Amino acid sequence: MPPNPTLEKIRKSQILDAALRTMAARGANGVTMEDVATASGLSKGGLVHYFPSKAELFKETFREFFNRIFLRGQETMNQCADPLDKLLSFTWILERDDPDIKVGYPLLFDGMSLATHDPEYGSIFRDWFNNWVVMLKLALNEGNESGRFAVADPDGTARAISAIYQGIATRWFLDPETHSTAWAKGFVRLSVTRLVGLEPDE
Amino acid sequence: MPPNPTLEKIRKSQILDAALRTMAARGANGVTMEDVATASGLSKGGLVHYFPSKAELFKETFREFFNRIFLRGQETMNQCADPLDKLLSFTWILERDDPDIKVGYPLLFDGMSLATHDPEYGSIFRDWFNNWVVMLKLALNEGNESGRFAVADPDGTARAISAIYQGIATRWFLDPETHSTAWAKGFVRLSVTRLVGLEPDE
DNA sequence: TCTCCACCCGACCGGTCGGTTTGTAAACCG
DNA sequence: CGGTTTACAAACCGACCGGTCGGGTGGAGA
Repeated sequence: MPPNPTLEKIRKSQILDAALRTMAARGANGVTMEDVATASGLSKGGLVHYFPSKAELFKETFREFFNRIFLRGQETMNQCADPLDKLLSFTWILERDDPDIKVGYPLLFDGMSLATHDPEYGSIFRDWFNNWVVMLKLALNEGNESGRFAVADPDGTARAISAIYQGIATRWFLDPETHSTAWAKGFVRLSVTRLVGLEPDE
Repeated sequence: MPPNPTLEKIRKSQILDAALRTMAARGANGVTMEDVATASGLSKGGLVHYFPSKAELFKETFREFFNRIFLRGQETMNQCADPLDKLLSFTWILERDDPDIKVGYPLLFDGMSLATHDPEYGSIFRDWFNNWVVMLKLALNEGNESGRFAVADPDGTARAISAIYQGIATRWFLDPETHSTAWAKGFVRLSVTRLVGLEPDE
């Protein structure tokens, strides 16, 4: 029986998906190889056949998921024409019912915690942050060129916008009782709009 | 040998301090009772004598540390008279050499990660967030009353300011190469100032 | 048909860790 | 001064976990 690349792809995506679900549900450091194995419908031996190392499996899971999230953001942003709309197009990260979102924040927090102590996770997240910054900077430059914005420091502003999204989303996720979705969306809009020198509702 | 309350206080604070250091250095979930024991100059048995449960020791460490940080923030803020200065008085959380700061972010990220899956950690952090919000709201109301601000929603704005601080500080800590302290302080100032309806440098 | 190998299973091993138990020295009390 | 309790230390136990290993199965090739 020669190696079957199709099957391998299927299995690996099965496994990564199962790892994602279990890690989001119980926290990355509470997840066992056995957990992932059963969640992906394999035995421990079967899992190890595809991912010999737990550390690699987990890192791959992070990379895969955050890449997906970024692509989704890129897609959403590019559906907007106005540069301010582009900057404000990421409110889908504030939808409590979205499956990506439900899974995303636990993973994000686990990842940042890991990034503090493990340089490999550090670079995963730095790269990820940087992708967002590059994308936001495009919209900022676009707005500057069209005369709509007057942003002196597009790079710094892009980083600030990205950070503000994350800061507000963090509170919104960790304390939903006192941080409603309306609050989160409203203050993202207000902060970002004012940061590029405009007023909301205009 | 009768119980010695003085010694118990000394030992407990030794232990909590050691736990803090090791947790910040290696990440909360990579720390062993034995690690904390040796770091506090005790044996495992000695440690367990004072903290019979690892979970309780760790939670107590979180509570103790974040309470200290909050008190420090309160103290710093109250040294400012102007309400805008008060809102901007937390830049000490952006000092890379400060020992509290070096230890604080690893603990914060670990804590948020734990809060996602453990309701007890959840309430620790919700309470903590809320303390900051209450404090910021005082400064906002003060500014509103003196006519310096015109903030329509002090509660929401306080939450947003707190979130913005955290968002910017997170990037500043996790990716110092591309997020300088000047960037962080500058954009905190700009975002917060504009949020309360003012312009910086005035 | 026989062989071989990819695929997968599950028992097992070595090590780690939280917590318990046992031991002991010292401080206090009657 | 004997008995008791505290404050540790150190050996130990049992559970768990990551990774290994031997084996079994079934399809592809000789």
